[in-house]
Amino acid sequence: MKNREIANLFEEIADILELRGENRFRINAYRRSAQAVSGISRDIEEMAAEGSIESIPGIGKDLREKIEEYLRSGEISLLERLKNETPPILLDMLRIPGIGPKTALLIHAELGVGSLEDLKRMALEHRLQELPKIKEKTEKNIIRGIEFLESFKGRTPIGIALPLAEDIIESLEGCEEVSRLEYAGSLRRHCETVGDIDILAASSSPEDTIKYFAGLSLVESVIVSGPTKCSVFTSDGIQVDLRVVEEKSYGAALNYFTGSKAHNIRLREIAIERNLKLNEYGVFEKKDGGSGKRIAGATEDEVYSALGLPYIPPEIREDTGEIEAALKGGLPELVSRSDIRGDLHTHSDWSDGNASLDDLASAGKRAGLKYILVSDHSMSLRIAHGLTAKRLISQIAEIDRINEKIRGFRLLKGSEVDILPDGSLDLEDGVLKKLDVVIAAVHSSFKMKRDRMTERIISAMKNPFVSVLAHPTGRLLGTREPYDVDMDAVIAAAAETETALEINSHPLRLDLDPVHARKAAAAGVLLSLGTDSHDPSLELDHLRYGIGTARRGWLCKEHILNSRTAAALKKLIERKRKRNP
DNA sequence: GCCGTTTTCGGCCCGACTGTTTTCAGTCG
Repeated sequence: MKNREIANLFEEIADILELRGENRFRINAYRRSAQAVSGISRDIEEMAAEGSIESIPGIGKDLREKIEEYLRSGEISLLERLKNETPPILLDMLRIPGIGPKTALLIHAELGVGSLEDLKRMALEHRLQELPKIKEKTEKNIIRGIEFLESFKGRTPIGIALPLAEDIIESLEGCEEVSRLEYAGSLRRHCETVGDIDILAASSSPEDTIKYFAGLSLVESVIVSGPTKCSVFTSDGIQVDLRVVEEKSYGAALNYFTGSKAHNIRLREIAIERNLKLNEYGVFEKKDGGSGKRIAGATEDEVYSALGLPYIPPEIREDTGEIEAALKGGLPELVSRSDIRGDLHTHSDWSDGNASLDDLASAGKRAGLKYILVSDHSMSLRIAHGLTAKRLISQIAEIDRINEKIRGFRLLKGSEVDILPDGSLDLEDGVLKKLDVVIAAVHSSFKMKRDRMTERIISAMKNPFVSVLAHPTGRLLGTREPYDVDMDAVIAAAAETETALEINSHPLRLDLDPVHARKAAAAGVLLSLGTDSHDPSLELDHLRYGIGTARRGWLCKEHILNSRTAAALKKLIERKRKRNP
């Protein structure tokens, strides 16, 4: 599907037009169409073939022609022209949080910076303060913004890396010589971003396998290629390493390349204690200096077992207590997809989603879920067409009608109610009590001082009708830092008020992160998995990123709110409501 | 650039925050 590519190009056009001070409605038209194109579940190429592109809201004759031009020639001439006329540093600067077109143009015109490194250096030398309307604070924010971008530089979010790795594996399965195949590295540990993608293969002919890999259509260029290892860049600029090993070493290699480094070091220490040697080829008996007999290596199970350990799931291989737990036989039974009965955070076309309630229900049923919470935004979030109390009540009636028609599945009535800056909620208790599950979230005034933000969030959790705090820290990976909030206090308040904390499963949020999720569970707080889906046909599947995060946080089925049946879930929610009438 | 029970031109979302200013421009969602 080229939907995403086209959306990115339209965004780029909008950015450049903005820098050129074009008509803001024209700019907005490009942004809206970018959203529309990436938001639809249908393949844009298919729609082009049947001539129905203009049925997408926000796309008229002109944009249709640009889409067709791209599908035909691989580029949009308008964008090529605009790019020729625009210094790339201007676009780079727009990615810095807090810098918009005006500031970017000003800095570029007055100081002539050529790169972000340049800009950072000048900011550190306080050169930016020579400019009008820029003082110490703005300068500091710019430095902070650049450092924020740097921390993600060269890293790929799991939401892109995982599907790509799966595609590569599917392609490599076409290579006859390959007998075993998996992705390893930080991706297998379900880290939220990865530096590169590691693929491990067992093959009877490493050379042929490497040749096959280097010839895949998604390979843009080969970085290095040897007899057992090949590194390439894909057309998106992501590095993929393939390593080919013998079958008898496959488990040891998988273990080695999965990491983490800290985990591997601990394993090697355990091997030494047992007078064994562990490396990427296997577990060996130690014979006075020389390498002895191989006693394990073909599977990871075998490797762990040779070290006297049970199999340790990749998501917790971080040396944060898993070795000790394994030695004591106390490893957690981590939550898995089959434990999850419902999705507790979705949007429909009543607010900013693209699916009707009917679509949402059928997509949920197809995904094997028992229930889905419809949690459209509340009215203060105008940008997302938040629902007024009146519209929410009509939605409730509509959900009741739909539920009467379907079997074996339920739409739950809900709201993602806004937590206003003073900590009050955007809907009255009288409305909230009509809902099955209320999730509350901050969507405005992100830059509040720590104490006030913490107080604001805790005050919302105290409301008896708020069952879940959604995306508790508000971070957007690579785009927005978390709010300045005292998470320890929030976790304590969640335990005290019986409010669940969400693990928002959108791959660019993954909020809570594993560290906080683990802390919360230890404090007796339930975690709620929600996809925050705005397009159920594509995004209900994001549940897997949330599950990966939950597993990284050592969570088991019983820690997860939506591993419950709908009836058990309602009982838990009633308990909080009754406790604070 | 899109769109139309306000219909082919004239609107289009706009409130809130931040940091810089003494009244507002720029940015964000």
